[in-house]
Amino acid sequence: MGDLWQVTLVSPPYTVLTYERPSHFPAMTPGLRVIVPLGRSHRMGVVVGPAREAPSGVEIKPLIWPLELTPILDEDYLDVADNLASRQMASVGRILEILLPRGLRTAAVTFRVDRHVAGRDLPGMVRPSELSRFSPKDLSALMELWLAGRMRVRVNAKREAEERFVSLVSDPPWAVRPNAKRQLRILEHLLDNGPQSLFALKHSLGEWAPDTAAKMEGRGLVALGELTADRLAEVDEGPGRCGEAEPPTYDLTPEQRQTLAELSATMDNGGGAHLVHGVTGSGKTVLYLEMIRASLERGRSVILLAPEVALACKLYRNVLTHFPGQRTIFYHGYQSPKKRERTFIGVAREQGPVIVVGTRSALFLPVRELGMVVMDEEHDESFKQEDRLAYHAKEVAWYRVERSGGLLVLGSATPDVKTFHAARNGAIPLSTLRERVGDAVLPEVKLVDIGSLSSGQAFAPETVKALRETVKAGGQAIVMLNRRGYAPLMYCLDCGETVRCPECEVGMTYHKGRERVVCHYCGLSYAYPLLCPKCGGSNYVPMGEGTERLEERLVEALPEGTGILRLDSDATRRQERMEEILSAFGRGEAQVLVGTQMISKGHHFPGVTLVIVADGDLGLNLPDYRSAERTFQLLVQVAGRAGRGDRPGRVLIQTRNPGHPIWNDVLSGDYPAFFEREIGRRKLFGYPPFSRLALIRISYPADCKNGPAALSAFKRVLEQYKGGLGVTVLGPAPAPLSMLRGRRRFNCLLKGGDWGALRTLFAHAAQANSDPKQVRISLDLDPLTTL
DNA sequence: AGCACGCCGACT
DNA sequence: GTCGGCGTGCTC
Repeated sequence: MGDLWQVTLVSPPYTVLTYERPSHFPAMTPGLRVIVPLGRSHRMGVVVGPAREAPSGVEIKPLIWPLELTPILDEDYLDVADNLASRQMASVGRILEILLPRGLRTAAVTFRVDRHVAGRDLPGMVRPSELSRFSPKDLSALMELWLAGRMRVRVNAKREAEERFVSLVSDPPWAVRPNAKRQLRILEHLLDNGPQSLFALKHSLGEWAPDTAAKMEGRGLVALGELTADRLAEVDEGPGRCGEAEPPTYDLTPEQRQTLAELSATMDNGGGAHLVHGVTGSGKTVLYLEMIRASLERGRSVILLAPEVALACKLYRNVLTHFPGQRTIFYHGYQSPKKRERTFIGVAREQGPVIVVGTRSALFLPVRELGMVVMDEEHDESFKQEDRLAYHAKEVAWYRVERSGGLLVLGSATPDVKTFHAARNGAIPLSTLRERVGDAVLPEVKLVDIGSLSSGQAFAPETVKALRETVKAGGQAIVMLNRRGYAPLMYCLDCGETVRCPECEVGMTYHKGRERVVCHYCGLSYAYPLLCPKCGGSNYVPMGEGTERLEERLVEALPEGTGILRLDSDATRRQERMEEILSAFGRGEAQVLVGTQMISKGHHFPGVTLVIVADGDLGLNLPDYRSAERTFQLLVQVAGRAGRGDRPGRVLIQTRNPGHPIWNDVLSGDYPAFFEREIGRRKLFGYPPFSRLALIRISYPADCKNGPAALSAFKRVLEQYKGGLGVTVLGPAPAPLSMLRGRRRFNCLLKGGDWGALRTLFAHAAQANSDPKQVRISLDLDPLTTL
């Protein structure tokens, strides 16, 4: 009998099982992907190590076939997966399933044997199921071919076809028959969820979806193939479509030189995290580039992370111009599985140092010899993934550089309060950039009291005046409103009801361009105009403001012919639109850009001299411990878009609450002052960083009979164990959005000294779930929002 | 995830 | 009566 190995399955049941290495098999290393038999079928698994003894009571089966000559994954990678698994209380197999591109974790493969050598008795194509029936002699012969590289792995054609991405080619209304239900469902689904693979479409809509989508491609309703963003990024040279790359600057300011020296010191002192707090426009990108150079000189790879694709793309351009000839890789979660698969293998097979630029998922590329990770805009919430696998890129990056002795650069104008606290305590080094580069100065920020504004007006006279002046002077303006759509409420004049989502019990937002009312929480939408379900009337009045309506108001308020662009997730549903809008505005093709917080993120528009915040109070008074931090960050970031060129900028923030203490700090842009006040408040109430916070989310279908009983069972268990673990429990109480997608929701906030206690308490509660089919309970450690 | 088993509805 | 839907259960 051959030796025994532990294999973790990367598909259900995700367990670690023991298999025998058959005699024809080559030597094995952890990380090797293999096909294993399971029941009457077969799976892909990853070898984790030798098994000391055989488990009792089961028949040990032999491994079927390896999927690579040398493992793509090394022990470092498995260790990161292991770490994530223990933090998530999930199995390693489940984690690997999420981290690996689809083509690298499917067992639906065919081995193609080289035509020239496949003998008469050996077939040209072999499936895993056939391999288990081969004679030992044939298996040995085949293995010789495999080891000689004359046998290739290919993902099955049907699987492969489902990897293709479907995307919209035009905005609504679409040219389809109104009763073409399936086609409309696909179009609506794509509008709500963005481009996605046929595979994903099949899963969310049904078996019919791929066929219907293929037919729709023929009629020009959708596009099938690689994502446009991929194609953009594949153009490695030529004029940048991701915005202009900043020209190489070698004239560093004294502040920049100082920071560079400090970063180098951390790098050479065994690495670790280092916070760079630099005001907007202080030239952090140049520092990243210089540090990349330093890392490459030491023969070590670099991962450069930005919070979103457009920003990552801009950084990528910078890297390309700075390091011509260097192996650089662009990677993000919206690339097609096929492209991600190619990149993944490419990175694993790379011998020398590489530069990876991307969004948070790039952190899971199997980069070896990792010398540095840079997280630009480190405070940004998109570095935390919430769905499927909950992780914060900062924690993973921290873990990775700690293992490799690398440097983690955290850069921001408005750092995360927790990060800044660590820096203030001396736990991590801090470098500060107080001035903008070149002749640019920080903009002047002013409040505009809109308390007396009538409900039909969105802008104060002062705001309109500033906009007109800016446009007249040939400058550019940005108008931010953190609420998309036309109007957040539709009010029925006949009976006084507002349109509400039946699944979530919240108001539905009117989207004029889409001719629909949409629930922003679950995505459910109705065609508009519609009849009031209560009185049958159709006299709806839109109430409140969204970006779409704001755009309309700007058209009215500004001189005819003023170019106005809108940037929000509705305007950018089609993948390429965001780049188009951003670069059109960057080229000065429009004078006003109106949008949601999307426009606040790190973009560099030298022509912008005026920034308007249409509603500065939005989000300020939410019952969430981080609402002040979030508002400060958002406002300072958007203010930072003004005056980045040679002309000074100004910022007008409209508010109904000019007396609020936060404005002092926002007006002066004084982060340390904001921090001192905020950290005092956190200490007083025992919020992070003075405690560990976790949110338990409990939900059950609105019609579930034993839901309330399950809820009180959880409550009992939490009360029973909390004292012993030193955890404070608030709730469970109905969530602020007490109904979502037809499910009743409850939140329970846990506050404790360490993560372990919070996990343990959750484990006790989860164990007490008597009806896991209906009642869902989940844990969110360090939640972004406690709402 | 696959594949088998098992229990209900609508058809040659 | 059978065919076939998909709920449930198991996999070294």
